[in-house]
Amino acid sequence: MRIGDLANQTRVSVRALRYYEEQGLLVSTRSESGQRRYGNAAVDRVRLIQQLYGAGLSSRTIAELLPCVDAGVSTPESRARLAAERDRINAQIAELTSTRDRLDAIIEVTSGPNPQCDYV
Amino acid sequence: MRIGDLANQTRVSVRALRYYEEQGLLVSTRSESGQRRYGNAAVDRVRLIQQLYGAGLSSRTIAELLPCVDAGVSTPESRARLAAERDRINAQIAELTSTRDRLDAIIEVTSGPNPQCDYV
DNA sequence: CTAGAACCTCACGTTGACGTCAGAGGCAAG
DNA sequence: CTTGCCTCTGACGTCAACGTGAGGTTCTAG
Repeated sequence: MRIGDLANQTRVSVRALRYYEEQGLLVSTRSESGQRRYGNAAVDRVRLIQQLYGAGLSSRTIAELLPCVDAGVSTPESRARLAAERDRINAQIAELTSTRDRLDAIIEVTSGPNPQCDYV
Repeated sequence: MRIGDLANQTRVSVRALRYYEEQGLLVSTRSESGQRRYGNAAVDRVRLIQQLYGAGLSSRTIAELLPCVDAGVSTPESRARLAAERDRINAQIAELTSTRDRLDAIIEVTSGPNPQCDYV
């Protein structure tokens, strides 16, 4: 598939896909004329990249961890790195949960108990 | 208290505190000579700001929501805004949980079952 | 064969939350 | 009074993950 097709299937911009390749996160074969070609696996790969970005990992960190996913093997170092990221994510979940509860409390408090006070 | 004291107590840089004020998130009284002075409540205020930043809210969004926290009152609009942010955070928590599980799976897979394969 | 969509490679622009530096004034201690 | 740290206001720098435009090639439908 061509880069536009991959972009459509993943809802990721063409520019972003080229950027991923530039960062070493995504590989492509090239056609005779130099156009990028991707296999079906690229769709899942892009989704994984997006998910890791969404969890706050930098492209550098992702670039360090993806080969280990590809190889199905991890060195002690990369395993520690993976565990560290997982712990960071767990901490982030706890923080977000706390924030959500706080927001809920704010909503509750500011919503009542005197609705007629909504003059602000 | 002066801005350096507030920075120490909150572990937030002096620059960031001035930035918060610039964005309308934090207020200060000024001394005769123009130096910022803060009450003890500022510590909690800064922590709230940090928490909201940490949850991915922009300074603009925070600026819109803080007055409603201060007043203890919310308009229907701000309530909708608060609820929207809470929902976004909930979605983010779900996403992060999924990512963490995926990371855990990767760790498990790449850690075994043949330790002697750690040649990468 | 040709128009137009899709692709290529530079390379500069954008945004948010600050970092950092310059130049100048303020304040408690000795 | 002066040494040294704190604070002030600009104002430019940074960094990541792209957006955007230029200028040119390639592919595909009719």
